[in-house]
Amino acid sequence: MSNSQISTYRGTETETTEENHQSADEDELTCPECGGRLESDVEHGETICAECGLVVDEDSIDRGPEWRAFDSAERDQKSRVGAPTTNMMHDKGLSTNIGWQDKDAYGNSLSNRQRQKMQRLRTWNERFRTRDSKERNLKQALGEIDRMASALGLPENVRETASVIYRRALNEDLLPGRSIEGVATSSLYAAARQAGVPRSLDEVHAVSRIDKMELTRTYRYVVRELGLEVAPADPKSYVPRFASDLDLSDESEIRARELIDAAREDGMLSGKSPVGLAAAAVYAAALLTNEKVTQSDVSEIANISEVTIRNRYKELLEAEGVAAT
DNA sequence: ATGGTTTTTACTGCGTC
DNA sequence: GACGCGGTAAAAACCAT
Repeated sequence: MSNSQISTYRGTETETTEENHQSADEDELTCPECGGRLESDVEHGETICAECGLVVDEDSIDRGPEWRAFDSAERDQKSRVGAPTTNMMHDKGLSTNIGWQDKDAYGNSLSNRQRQKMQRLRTWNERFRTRDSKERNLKQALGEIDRMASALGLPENVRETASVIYRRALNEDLLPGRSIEGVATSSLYAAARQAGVPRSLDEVHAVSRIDKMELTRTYRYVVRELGLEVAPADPKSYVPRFASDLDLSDESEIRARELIDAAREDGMLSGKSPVGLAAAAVYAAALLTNEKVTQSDVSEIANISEVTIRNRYKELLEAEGVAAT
């Protein structure tokens, strides 16, 4: 009786008048000071008098979870209740295994029909479990892709394509014999190139956790097996990044593009590294627009040797000279 | 595995600030 | 004298055969 009454009183102050004096006589729910009704303030861990505000009890322990859930899905996610896990199994031992002994819980042998049933169940359970292991594999790979992509400053859509490529690789069973890291990195590298915001192999390698040889090997393999069409990187696609890294004006950026176009006309792109050409074009353009950039600056930004820049940019100016006449 | 091509490394000489 | 630039030769890396 008293419980339900208190709960109805709780909340509004105007209702708390003389009545609560009598309802609170037998238990400790009255304020020692004024005899008023007590309220528990869960947020502060205190019990206070609703009448006079006296703090009767403080530092009470909240035995609830420290997290809050706003729907059941979130509750499932955040709850940490369950069996202990082990890292020794791909699924941390959380999935179901069906015994092989063909005995029931009392140790009795199963009937023929039951045995067949259990066999079918094992088959399906195994299928779902391996699917799960693929999911986990994917999750780890996607995490890696995300990490590397943000380290390289690649936009969302590139990560998307990279994930798609990785999924395809996974579905086509390209993973066995190759590391998750390697395939993930290759996917990202390919995706960046396809999206027209290429990062050089060196740059990608720098943020990955595998060595370069493995990366090139895996990359080739993935591209070949998946039949990805990755056009040779367009030197122009490196220009904006280099230009902005060097704080160059838009004008010189445009000049750089023109230089590359002129070079393409001359057919001097074949076999040369696109990065080197882009670097040279940026350098040449900066020179033409009287902005101060040294060869070593460019070489550092583009990770290309100064010699290559010199060679390329010499050729660039020739090509442009021919085109201009 | 090999040979041809491209890039890098290392070094040198020249002119300018 | 340090710096930026241009050139060269040899080594290394890369690629297709």
